[in-house]
Amino acid sequence: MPDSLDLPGLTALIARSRPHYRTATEFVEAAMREAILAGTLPAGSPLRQEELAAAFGVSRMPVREALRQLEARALVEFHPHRGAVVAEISAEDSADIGAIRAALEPAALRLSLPRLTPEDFALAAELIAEMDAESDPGRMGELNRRFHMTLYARAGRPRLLALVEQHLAAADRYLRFQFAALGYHPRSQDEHHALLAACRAGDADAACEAVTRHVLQAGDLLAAFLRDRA
Amino acid sequence: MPDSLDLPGLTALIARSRPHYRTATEFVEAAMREAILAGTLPAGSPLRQEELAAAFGVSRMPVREALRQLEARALVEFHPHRGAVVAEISAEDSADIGAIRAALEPAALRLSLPRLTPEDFALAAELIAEMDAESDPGRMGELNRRFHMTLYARAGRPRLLALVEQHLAAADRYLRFQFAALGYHPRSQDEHHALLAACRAGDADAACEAVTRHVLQAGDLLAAFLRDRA
DNA sequence: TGCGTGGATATTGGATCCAATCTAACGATC
DNA sequence: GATCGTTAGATTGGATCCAATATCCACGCA
Repeated sequence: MPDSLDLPGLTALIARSRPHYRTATEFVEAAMREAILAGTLPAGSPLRQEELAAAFGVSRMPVREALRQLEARALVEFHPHRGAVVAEISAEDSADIGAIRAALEPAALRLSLPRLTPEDFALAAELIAEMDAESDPGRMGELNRRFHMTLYARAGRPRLLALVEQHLAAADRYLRFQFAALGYHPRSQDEHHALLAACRAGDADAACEAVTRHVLQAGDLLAAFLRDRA
Repeated sequence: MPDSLDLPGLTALIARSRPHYRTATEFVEAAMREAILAGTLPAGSPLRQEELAAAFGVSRMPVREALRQLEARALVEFHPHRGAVVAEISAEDSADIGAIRAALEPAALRLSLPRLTPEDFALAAELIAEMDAESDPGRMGELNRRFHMTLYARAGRPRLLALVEQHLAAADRYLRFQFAALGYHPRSQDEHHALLAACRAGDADAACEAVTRHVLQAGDLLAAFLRDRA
């Protein structure tokens, strides 16, 4: 894990998205969350308040508030008088996240499935195809997330979906490492195809079973990877 | 909803628990979360930073950081330049929370059930009995939460349990109103007894079904109450 | 040479200060 | 009498300042 953070990676986001936010705190929080989830700020990175403030062009205060929000989301950890770091995920945590996803995602899918449209299916298929062509691990995570969320989107339960996305993203933060360690994962793509097919057929039970298996599979891969690394 | 907040209710907590925390921010966040979940700070209460700071005996800064953390947990809402208020729950939200609980709690129970001990069952039974005797709606919520969490506690999944507790608490914030509006709810207690019996019998399927029904039932009650109030 | 102590430095946690903006009251005008 | 504009007050958002604590390196001593 790098000692200093990828500020160039941030500055792009910054200039682009700053005007959309009304308060600096909001803006910093959103940008940092994106950066953490996308892997721009890898797990373990120390987060120097002064440094971040300079990068964002604000004072330390909005940074501190943003860090506190991210702490509440379990994305960063505070060590009193020693600063904040991007939260590491342990093998234990990954099992936890797997269990949460295995509970939430089938529920979201079951609510969403009856309302999915042909356009949704087409989009999902396209995202699978894009994943086939994608080689950048950072982009893979985003495509994977969008594929899953496309299938759940019609659930009409914003809080549930936010929770699903949050845990999907938490798992995906490590996808890039799996990607690097294991190479391309055709098995995962097979599961995506199977899942989409079940959805198209309108078979809720089969679809839920497919997504459950897929999630548990991903959790096992992640846990195995984390054990290896340790 | 009251215009000013119940500071006396807070000051008790404050003197008692302050020494346990290393930083003021941690302390303020924990105390305010407790106060919100217990209903001491009812939904809709405006949260004046200056006022809270004085009540906690700190400056506005730890209060601001604590409020940001609570915002990330969806317990308070910020309106730029207009301050924070304790988050209201809508009928829509309550359906959302019901769906989340219905997904998470059976999963937690299924993991926990095989490891529950006779002591756990005894504690759960005692909590049900205490609920029978309890007349204070504020305490009811806490007993209800502890009853549920006792059954899930052996799941060995800290993040999952934290998520369950968070949503259980979110639903319980309104229990006091249901309590007042509907009087005592024997039906809920019947469900508690049925749930505990299924757990004691080690019947995971029956227990999960019981908890699912109980959760959905609570969600319906809450949604109905919220609609009535509007 | 290795270990423990002590001070310099860096960085955070918390307090205070200033500017931006929202609210509300008051008065003028139709 | 009602409505709109203006202005004073209150409150937040953000910047700066100070104190507390942890880290790190040098130095002394066994």
